[in-house]
Amino acid sequence: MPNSPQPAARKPSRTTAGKPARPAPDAARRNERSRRAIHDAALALVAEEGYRRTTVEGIAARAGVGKQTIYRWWSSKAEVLLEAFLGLAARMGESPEGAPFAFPDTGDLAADLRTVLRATVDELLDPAFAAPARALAAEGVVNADFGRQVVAELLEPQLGRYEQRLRAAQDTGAVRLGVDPRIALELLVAPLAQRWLQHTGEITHAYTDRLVDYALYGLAPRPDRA
Amino acid sequence: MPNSPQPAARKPSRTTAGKPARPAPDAARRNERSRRAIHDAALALVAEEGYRRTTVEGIAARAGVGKQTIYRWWSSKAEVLLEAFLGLAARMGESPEGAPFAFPDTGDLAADLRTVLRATVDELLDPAFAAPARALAAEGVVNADFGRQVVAELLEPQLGRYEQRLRAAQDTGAVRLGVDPRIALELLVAPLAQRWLQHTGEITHAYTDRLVDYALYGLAPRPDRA
Amino acid sequence: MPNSPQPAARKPSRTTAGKPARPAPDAARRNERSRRAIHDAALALVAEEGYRRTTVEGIAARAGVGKQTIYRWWSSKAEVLLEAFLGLAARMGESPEGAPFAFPDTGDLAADLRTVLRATVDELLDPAFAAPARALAAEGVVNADFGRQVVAELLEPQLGRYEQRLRAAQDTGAVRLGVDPRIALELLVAPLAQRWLQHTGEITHAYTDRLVDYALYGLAPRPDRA
Amino acid sequence: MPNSPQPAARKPSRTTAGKPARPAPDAARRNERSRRAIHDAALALVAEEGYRRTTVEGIAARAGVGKQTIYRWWSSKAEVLLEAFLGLAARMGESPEGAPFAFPDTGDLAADLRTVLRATVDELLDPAFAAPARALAAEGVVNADFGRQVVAELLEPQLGRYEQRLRAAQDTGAVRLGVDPRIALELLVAPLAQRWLQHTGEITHAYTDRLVDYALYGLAPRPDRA
DNA sequence: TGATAAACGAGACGGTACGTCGTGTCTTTGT
DNA sequence: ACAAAGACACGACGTACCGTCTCGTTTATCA
Repeated sequence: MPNSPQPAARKPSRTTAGKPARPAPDAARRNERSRRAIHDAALALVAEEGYRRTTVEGIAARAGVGKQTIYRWWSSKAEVLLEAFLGLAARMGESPEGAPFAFPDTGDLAADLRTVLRATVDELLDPAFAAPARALAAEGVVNADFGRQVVAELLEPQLGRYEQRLRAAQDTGAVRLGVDPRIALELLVAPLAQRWLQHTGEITHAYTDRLVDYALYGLAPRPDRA
Repeated sequence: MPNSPQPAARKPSRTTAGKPARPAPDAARRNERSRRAIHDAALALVAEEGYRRTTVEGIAARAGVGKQTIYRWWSSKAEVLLEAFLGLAARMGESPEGAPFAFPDTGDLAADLRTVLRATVDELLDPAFAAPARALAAEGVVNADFGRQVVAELLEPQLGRYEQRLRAAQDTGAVRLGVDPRIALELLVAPLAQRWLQHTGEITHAYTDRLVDYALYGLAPRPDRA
Repeated sequence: MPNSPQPAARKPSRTTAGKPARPAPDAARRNERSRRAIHDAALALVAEEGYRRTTVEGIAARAGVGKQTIYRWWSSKAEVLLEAFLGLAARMGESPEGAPFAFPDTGDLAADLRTVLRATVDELLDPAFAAPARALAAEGVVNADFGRQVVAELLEPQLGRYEQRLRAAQDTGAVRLGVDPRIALELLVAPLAQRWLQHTGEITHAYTDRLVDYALYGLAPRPDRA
Repeated sequence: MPNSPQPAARKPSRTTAGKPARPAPDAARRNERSRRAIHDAALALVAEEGYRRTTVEGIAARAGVGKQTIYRWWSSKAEVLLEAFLGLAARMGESPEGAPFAFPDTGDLAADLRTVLRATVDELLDPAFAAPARALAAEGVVNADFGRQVVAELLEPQLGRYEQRLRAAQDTGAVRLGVDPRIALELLVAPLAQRWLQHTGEITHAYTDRLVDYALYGLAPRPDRA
C-alpha cells in the first residue's frame, strides 16, 4: 500500500480546480489531530449510517471540528472519505511491522491467485471496510473525475501487483506470452467486483477458487488435461 | 424485455412498506400522460445534468407535473429512474416490430458472444443510455435493496440469455460440462462492466473480442491449439 | 393606528427589489398561524435577548417554523420586526373596543400636548414596547431605505396627528399662523426622542411638561406673560 | 475636543470587563502605526461599505494588520470606530493651528446659534463624517452602555458648549432665568438630530434658522413682538 | 347526464443540509 | 513581548430540496 501514515502533504484539491482561486491554506499549520478525527468520524458514520445519510455537518460534529475545517482541506465528503479510506487501507494492508502487503510468488500461480482473492473476499465481507469502499465506488460510477481518482489512488496499486505477478508467470511459462496481463487480471478480479458491487451473487472462497480455474484454463473443453 | 409499454400496473411500493398505510391510490385513474412525461423528464435530466443534480422537484417541473404526483406513485427518484429506464431499454432492445431482443445462436459460440458483447459496448457508449444506467448502478452499489431490484428487473433478464446460450453450448460440446454457466457468463461480462463502471479502461470491440478469446480458452498455454 | 389586525395583504418586498425576481409567493395561501407565531417570536426574542443577538434562525425555531417560511415573506429580520411591531403598536394604540387612538382636543393645546407626551413617555418606558422600537430606530439610522419605511409606516401616522392638532390650534389662535406645524411638532417630540434614543437624559412626565412649556412660549423672556 | 492625537493611553476595556483576566497588554510597546492604520481603515470602510458590511476582518486586512492586534486593544468594531471617529472629529473641529473649536459669543445669541447649527448641518451632510457618526449613533441606540460612552466622549463636549453659551445668555438677559439650559439646548439640537438620524426630513440652513427662531420665541402668539 | 370523488397542478410548509462568512481565540513564526 | 498571519470551533447566513400538506381544478367513473 502506498500512502504510509505520515502527516500526508495532500494539497487541497481546490488548487487544481479553482475558479475563484481561494488563497490556498498553509498545509504546514494544519492541525493533525483534527485531520485524524475527521477521518475517523467519516469512516464511522459511513459504516453506521450509510453514505447517503452521512453529511459533512455530521462528520464535523462527530469529529468535534468546525465545518469550515473540512471545507478548508477537502472539497466534498467523497474526498474526505477517499483520504480516510486510503489511511484505513494502508493500516489494514500492512503487516504489523509496517511493511506494505506484497503479492505472493510461490511459483504456483494458481495457488497464489487463490490466496490473494480469498483475502480480498475476506476484506469485502468486513463491514468496516466494505461500507466506505462501496461508497467510494458508487461515487466514482456517477462522477468520472472522482472515479479516476479512486482508481489511481486506491485500485491501481492493487491491480498493478496482479499485473506484475502475471508477467512473472509469463516468464515461467505459466501464462501464454501473447496474453495481455491487464485483461487477464480483469478476468480474475472483475467477476468478484461485480458480484460485490451489484449484489449479483454471493462471494465466497469457493467462488474465487473457481474463478481462478476457469480463467486460467478456459471454458472450452481441454482435451490435454485429464 | 419485460415491462412492455402498456399502462403498467406497478403498484406504489408504499403499500408494501407502509407504516401509516396510506389509502393507496387508484391505479385505474392514473394519468398516463403524466407518467410518460415524468419518465422522459427523469431520463433527460439525468443525461443533461447528472444524477446527483437531478431532483424530484426538477423532474416535476420539467414534466409539468405536481410533486405529489411523483410521490404518489414512486418512493424515490431512483425508483422513477428505474421505471423510466426499463421503458427506454425495452424500446431500444426491441426490433422495430416490437419483438424483444433474442440471443443469437449461429452454432458458433465465440462469434455469438462477440456479437452480443459488441452490441453492449455500443449501448454503453451511447450517452442517453449510459447516464441513467450508471445512475441506477451507483444507487444499487450503496443501497442493497435497490441494487437487488435493479438486478432482478434489469440485469437478470439479460444475463439469463447468456446463461441459456452457454447451456446450449454445453449440449453441443463447445463448453465443458462441468462449468457453471453463471460463473462462465461473469467471466465474459464482468470485465466489461468493471471497465465501464469504474473507469478502469477503454471499452472497444477489440477489447470484448479478446475477452471472449481469453475466457473460452484460458490464460494458460494450450499446447493442443496449434 | 393604521394596520388593523386583519390578515394583512403585505406583499413580499422582493417584488419591489428583485434582481433574480423570484416568482413571488401566493399570499392567498399564506399560513396565518405561522405569520402570527413569527411576529410573536420576533418581538419576544428582541425583548429578551436584544436585537443583535436575535437571529432569523432563532425566530424560526421559536415560532416552530421553517427558516424558508420567513425568507419567503420577508427579506430581513428588520422587515419581520417592523411588521410585528406595527401589529403590536396597533394593538396597544387601540382602545379595547378596537377604535384607533385619536389625538385629544379639549381646546387647551398645552394640556392636550402634555397628555399625549406623557402617554408616549409611558410607552417608551415599557420594555416590551421599547426594545423592538429601539431596534427599528437603530436599523433605520444606518439603512436609509429601511429608515424611510419605518417613518412612513410607523412614525408618520403618529406625527400626522400632532400636525393636525397644531393646525387646529392655529385656527383657534393658540399657535401663530406663520409657524410651520411640521417644525413645531419636532420641537415637542424630538427632544424626547433624542433622550430616549441616545441615552442623553432621563425621560419623565415632568420633563415633557417642561418641553411643552418651553416650546409654546419660547426660551427668551416674555414680558407679556406675568 | 478631548483626545488630542498623542499616543492615547486608552486601556483595553477587557481589563474593566474581564472574567478570564487576560494579562493586559503593555500599552507602552504598542505600535502607533498600526493604531493609526486601523483608525483609517475603519473610517474608510464604514464610509465605503456601510457599517453593517464593515467587519473586523476587513478592517484588519485593509490596515495590513493581524486580527489579534485589533482584539488586543479594542473589544468590538464599535469601539474601534468610536476611537477612530474621535480622532477624525478632533482633526475636523480644530482650526489649522490646532486650537479646538470654541462656541462663538458675539453678544447676539440668535446669530451665534444660527452660526453653530449651520456648521453642524454642513458636517452632517459630509459623507465622510456622517457615515461613521450614524454608525456610532445606531450602535448606541441598541446598546445602552455603548450609547452612554458615545454621549460622554463625543456628544457631551459639544452639548456642554451650548449649555455654557445659554448660561451666558441668561446673564445678559437674552434667555429667561428660570429656563433649564439643558432642556433649552435640546429644543435647538434634537430636531436637527432627529431629522438626520431618522430621515424624517431635509436638513438645511433655512431649517435650522427657523429652529432657532421658534425655540427662542415660542410657537404661541407673541403680541409684544410686532 | 350530472354528481362526486379521485387524481392532478401548484406550491406553502416544517425541516435538514448545504457551502460561505464572520467572530473571537489560539498558535506559529518572525522580528 | 508585540505583531502578521491565519487555522480553528462556533454559529448564523441565505439557498436548495426533501417529503407532507392543503388548495382549487380537471377528469371519469357511477348514480
